[in-house]
Amino acid sequence: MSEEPAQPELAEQLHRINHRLRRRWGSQLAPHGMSPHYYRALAAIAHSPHVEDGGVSGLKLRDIAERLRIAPRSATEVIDGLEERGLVQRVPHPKDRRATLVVITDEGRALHEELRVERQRSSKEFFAVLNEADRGELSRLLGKLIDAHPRPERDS
Amino acid sequence: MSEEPAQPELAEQLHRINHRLRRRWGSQLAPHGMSPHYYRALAAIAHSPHVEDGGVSGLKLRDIAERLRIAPRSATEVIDGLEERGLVQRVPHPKDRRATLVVITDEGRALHEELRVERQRSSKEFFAVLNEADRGELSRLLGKLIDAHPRPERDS
DNA sequence: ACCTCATGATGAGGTAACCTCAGCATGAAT
DNA sequence: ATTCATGCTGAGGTTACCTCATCATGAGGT
Repeated sequence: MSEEPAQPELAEQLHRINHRLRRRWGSQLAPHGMSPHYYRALAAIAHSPHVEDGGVSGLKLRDIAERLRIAPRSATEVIDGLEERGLVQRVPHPKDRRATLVVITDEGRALHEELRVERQRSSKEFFAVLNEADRGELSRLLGKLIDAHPRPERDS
Repeated sequence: MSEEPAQPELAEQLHRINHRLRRRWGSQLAPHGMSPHYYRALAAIAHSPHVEDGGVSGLKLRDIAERLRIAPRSATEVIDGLEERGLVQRVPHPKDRRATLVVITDEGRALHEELRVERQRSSKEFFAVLNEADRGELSRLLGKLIDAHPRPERDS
């Protein structure tokens, strides 16, 4: 009969793909002592904007939390990890003495670059079963879903 | 320019959608004292096959672990949770005295049915921005990806 | 100057969902 | 009988989150 294509199927498919993608990316990161979580944080910091009139580029802990969609307290933890590995550094915010600015170190920049390339390669491989047109289509559909669902705006 | 559509984008989109879907489904389950994790386990047991010549339907802990793609030890934990809530019951396996069969209770069956319907509704809503054709297309693309990537076969 | 309220980071402490490893019972095969 | 495989679970660990309380600083009044 096939009356309904059944949306739970879609949710399930999404779940499975994502699971595999994560697992895969995770084990590729492992040899570098990284996890997807830390990579995302590092990437956010690598792309941090200049602080106005501050002469540095970096993000406040608060900003990092927002970008990663986690609680501020949790950002403290990820940054602790990255700092221990010498990939980022906490410096006093030049314009707000309450805040801490997290800036990337040379080592951090180098690792990020290496991993970015690796990710590029790996993703290309992962999505290789889809041709150019299919990939575009997939991206379009996912984009539609993302747009349709307002980011949950981490609490009030 | 737009030389490359950049696959990491796709991975990122997948990640975001899945994140929202999970969060959403999680908060819908919360009032019922459930989580996506427990729901998946409950569903697996609800759809368990008959044991050959055993007169019962159920799954061994081992089978549950496989379906959920988690370690056997972790299955023990989920089942502990479901059993505490009276949704499933451990009974001795009729054909293998080593094994435990997990069977669903009437209460478990009722809750599963309720949640299944809820999920149906919720998913339909979530994917409503896509029309029939788009949903089919999305499913097709995801299916291709799933087929292309052999399940990581939980360790050796 | 002082008070109040908001904002930023962090300590303390908690939870969920995983993991490995060891141990014990049982089953299957030589 | 012995050996090896299979099934479950105790013990104990990790990761990625969370809330709540605390303390410093900032911003806006009065």
